[in-house]
Amino acid sequence: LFNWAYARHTGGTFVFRIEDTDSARDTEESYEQLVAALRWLGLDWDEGPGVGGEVGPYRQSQRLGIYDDVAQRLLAAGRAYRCYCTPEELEERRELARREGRTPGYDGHCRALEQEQREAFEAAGRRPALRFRMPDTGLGWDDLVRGPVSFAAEHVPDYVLVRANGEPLYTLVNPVDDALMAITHVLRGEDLLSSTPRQIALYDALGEIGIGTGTAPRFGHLPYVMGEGNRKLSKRDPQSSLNLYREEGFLPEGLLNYLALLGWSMGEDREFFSKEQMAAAFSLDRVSANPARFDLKKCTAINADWVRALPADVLAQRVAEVLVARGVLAEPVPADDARVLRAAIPLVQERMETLGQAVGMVGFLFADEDAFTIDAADAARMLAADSVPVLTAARDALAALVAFEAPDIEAVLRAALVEGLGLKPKVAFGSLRVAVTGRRVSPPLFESIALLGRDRTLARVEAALARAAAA
RNA sequence: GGCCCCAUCGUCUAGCGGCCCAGGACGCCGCCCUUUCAAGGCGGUAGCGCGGGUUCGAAUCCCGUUGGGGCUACCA
Repeated sequence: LFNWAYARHTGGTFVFRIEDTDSARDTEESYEQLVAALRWLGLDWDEGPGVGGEVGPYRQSQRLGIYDDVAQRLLAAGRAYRCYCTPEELEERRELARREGRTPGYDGHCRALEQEQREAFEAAGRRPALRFRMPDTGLGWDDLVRGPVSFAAEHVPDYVLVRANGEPLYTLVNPVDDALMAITHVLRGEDLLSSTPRQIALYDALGEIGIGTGTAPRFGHLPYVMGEGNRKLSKRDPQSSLNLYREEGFLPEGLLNYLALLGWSMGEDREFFSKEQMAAAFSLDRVSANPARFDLKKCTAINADWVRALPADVLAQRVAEVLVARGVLAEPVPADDARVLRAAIPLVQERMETLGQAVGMVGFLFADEDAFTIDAADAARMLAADSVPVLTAARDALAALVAFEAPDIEAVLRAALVEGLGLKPKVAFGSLRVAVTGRRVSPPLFESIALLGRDRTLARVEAALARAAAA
């Protein structure tokens, strides 16, 4: 989101690249989900999967030949070397270093192997990994969100670029592609902060062998979004699953708006804005460096603002999709149902925080009479024996009504129940509401009755009457 | 353990030396409106972690400390 906003604000090119070099983890399904998620959010890219570009392909799993070539050249230039240490040996030496209080990184064991030592390892059946030879100078950069950051050389050990089985690692391919794709700005998570110095060193080596300019992009390290228990929200965390919010009926506009608030602020106490407004106002100096906790309540509140801001027609369409997905409406939506839904939207728009809540609010309008259910607790409370006179009077009044419209319905019900029976409005309409909508909380009663129609309303009142009389 | 990052209400934040005995939003609590629930209106609750400096003056600058987080893979 922040990369998108920065590119859009500055008129730059937003490049979307898939870093899927870990064949054990990356699947076609996860790739498709990623693309679908960004599309749903409305984050469009100028170069990348689906749209192409001059320096593609944009999936690293399709660029393996490039990395292989670069690796050979780094080896030939002496900027990388073959490392024959086994994972077990490495782990053992790391553990030892830790116990002795030394820095546990790679100890340079294979840095200066003689030809015959290599041959001996090869003869013993060992396959080497390719390891980058770090310079012995400290490395620093001016971070776009944190300012100057630096690491001393002894804390940035040599690291593996290519696995022993020949698969390139993120540590190699990320800088290679940034160089090849002429990336100028990178906004990424703070977790990559400590791998930045080694990447900067690699850019330098790449420049030396003729790949890119030798100058690293500008980096900005974004704050984390924290989840439960104040831990970094991981990609695999249910809380960070976009699909979950989508299914709950969060709007992409709302989710994006809330996400933007986590680590960025527009200033002027403005919290409600579209992604276009965000892009217009975006600036890196308003990006915060401290981690933010994901707050579902606030996220929901922002989403509710968006639900209310949507034109009724648009909202009706989106609610219809949810109702279909939940099996409340048939697919395609019958014309009558669509008409009723469209008429019901103004009644529930300001009551809804998420689209999913529409199911409980307007579901009673679409339930067949045999599928119509009344909340048990509400029924026990509002459809007791003492509600018989109210329901009887309401039934008679509605049955006699000529024009079945909300204002008339209200007029006759007030006359019959409030004036006729001398009840307080709160008491008079409570039982009727439960009888007709199935709940104690519902959209405005008279409008609901009008939408439901005389026949279905009377059938429900009759059913409630029978239930109350039996109670 | 080592290294790095971070530090204002419960949460997200505004604040970039005097406009701040700290503003907004979410949440929470009252009241109003009201056929329920919302929405809306009004009001309230609550914060600069601590200790040293610098300065006429510090939430804002510096140092230390404490606390939180991350990294420390032949994952990304």
